[in-house]
Parts: sequence; structure tokens; C-alpha cells
Amino acid sequence: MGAEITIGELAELMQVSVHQIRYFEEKGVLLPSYTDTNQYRKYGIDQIYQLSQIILLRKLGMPVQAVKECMAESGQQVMEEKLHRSLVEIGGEIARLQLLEQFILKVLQEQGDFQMEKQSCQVKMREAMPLQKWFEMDSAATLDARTLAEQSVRVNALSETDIHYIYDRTNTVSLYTAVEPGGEVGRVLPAGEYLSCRLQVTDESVLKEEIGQFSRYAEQEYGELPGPLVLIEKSYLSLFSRDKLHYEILLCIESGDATGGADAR
DNA sequence: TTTCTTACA
DNA sequence: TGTAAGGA
Repeated sequence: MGAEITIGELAELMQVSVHQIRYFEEKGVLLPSYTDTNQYRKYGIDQIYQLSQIILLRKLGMPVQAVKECMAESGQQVMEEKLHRSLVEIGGEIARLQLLEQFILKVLQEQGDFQMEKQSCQVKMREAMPLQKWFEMDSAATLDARTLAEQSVRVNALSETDIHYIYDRTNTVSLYTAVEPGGEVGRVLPAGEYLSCRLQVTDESVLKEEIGQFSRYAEQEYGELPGPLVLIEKSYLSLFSRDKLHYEILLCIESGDATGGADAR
């Protein structure tokens, strides 16, 4: 037998790494045709076909363990079932990547908006926004580590979500996040016209001051408004400027639906 | 030079 | 999976 090739040659032929071939062997997926006296692995034409099949199955998203089972059993049923499972998992992966894509687009969009609208108020139309209740706290309190740790409701990716602070005319502020999968809608901010102001602040006192200023401006321009003041914290924008928190303050001027009631005129 | 084993990021 | 060490 002189037709066999070395691991290096096989790797070159099949465009995979030598390490990967040894890994397949360790997992019992691909054994050499024989081992030479000098411990060198030797591979024949059968192994070449086997390896190409292994590579194909791996490319189809099948785990090495499942590939092993396929190679061992080689039944139609088994193959069909495993490919089906690969399909499901790939579907999940696609969904995960799409969420990531959406998030990146949103971050870039918000960042662009901040560049455009920095420190100036404007009126804009907004879609209805369903929110999930997180918790409430005293409106004079500030968010600290202890408060967050004590909440029974967990937010899975704090730095990826908009945190909505909703100030009704009470002494408490309610915190909401976007509705997470399986979450319960606790409140819906109505669609309609909103007065909006975006700002970046380094410390809390500035934020309080800005909110006060915003409220006074709103009252002066639009009179007493029925809706709550909404403060949205976009912590992911700190990616662009460290140490600064990015906020948008919103106040509904005229809602498109019945909730909150149309006023002024 | 190539491959082997083993260990590690 | 890739990379590195140290020996055959």
C-alpha cells in the first residue's frame, strides 16, 4: 500500500486544518486507514470521502457528536431527523442575529438623532409604545446598585434597553422597559404628538435641572398637559461618549387615541 | 520538514 | 479551534 497520504496532505487536499482532522479522530468521527511505524497517520481514498461528508455535515450546522452518529448509523431516518434539528437551530441563530442587527441599527439611528437634535426641543409624532413594568421608587430617589439588586423582576440586558421613567403626578416614579418576550404589557404610551428633548448629562443634578426646565417650557407653550412626563434613559449611547448618560424627555402634547383625552381646543 | 502528544487561551 | 512546546 503506497497510495495513502499523510495528515498534512489530507488537510491540504480537503482545506481543513491538521488539528481539525486529529480532533475528528479524537471524537471517533474519522479514523486513519492505518498508523505507520513512526506513529504517522495514513489516509486512503475512503477517508477522503468520509472527511468530505463530515465537512458537509458540519457546514450544515451539525454538531460533531451528531456527525459521528450519522457516520455510524447512516440511516435515512437518522439523517433526516438530524438535518431537521440543524434547520431548527440555524433558524434560532438567524433570529438571534436579526435581533443583533436591529439593535445595531437602532443604536446608530439614535446616535444620529442625538447629533441632530442635541439640546433642543422639538415636536414629533410617535407610535404607540407598549411597556413592561419594572418597579417603582420614590421620585426623589436616585437609582443605585442596591435598588437594582433588590428588584424581583430582572431585566436581561440592562445596557441594551431603553429605561422609561414615568412621572405621574405622584411621589413615585415608575420604571418601565420595552416588553420582553413573554413579558406582560403594563402600560402603553399612546401614539401622538410629543414634545421631545434629548440631552447628555454627567451628573444627576443637571438632569433634575433639565427636567424642571423642560416642564416649565412645556407648560408655558402648551398649558397644563394631562399625560405623564416620560424620561427615557438610553444607556447604550454611552458607547459613544463615556461617562455621559443619554436621555430623552417626552411629554405627550396630543395623543392619537382616546387614552389621556384630547385637550387644548 | 513533518508529525506526534499535550497543554492552554 | 488555533497556537506553542519539545521530542522523534
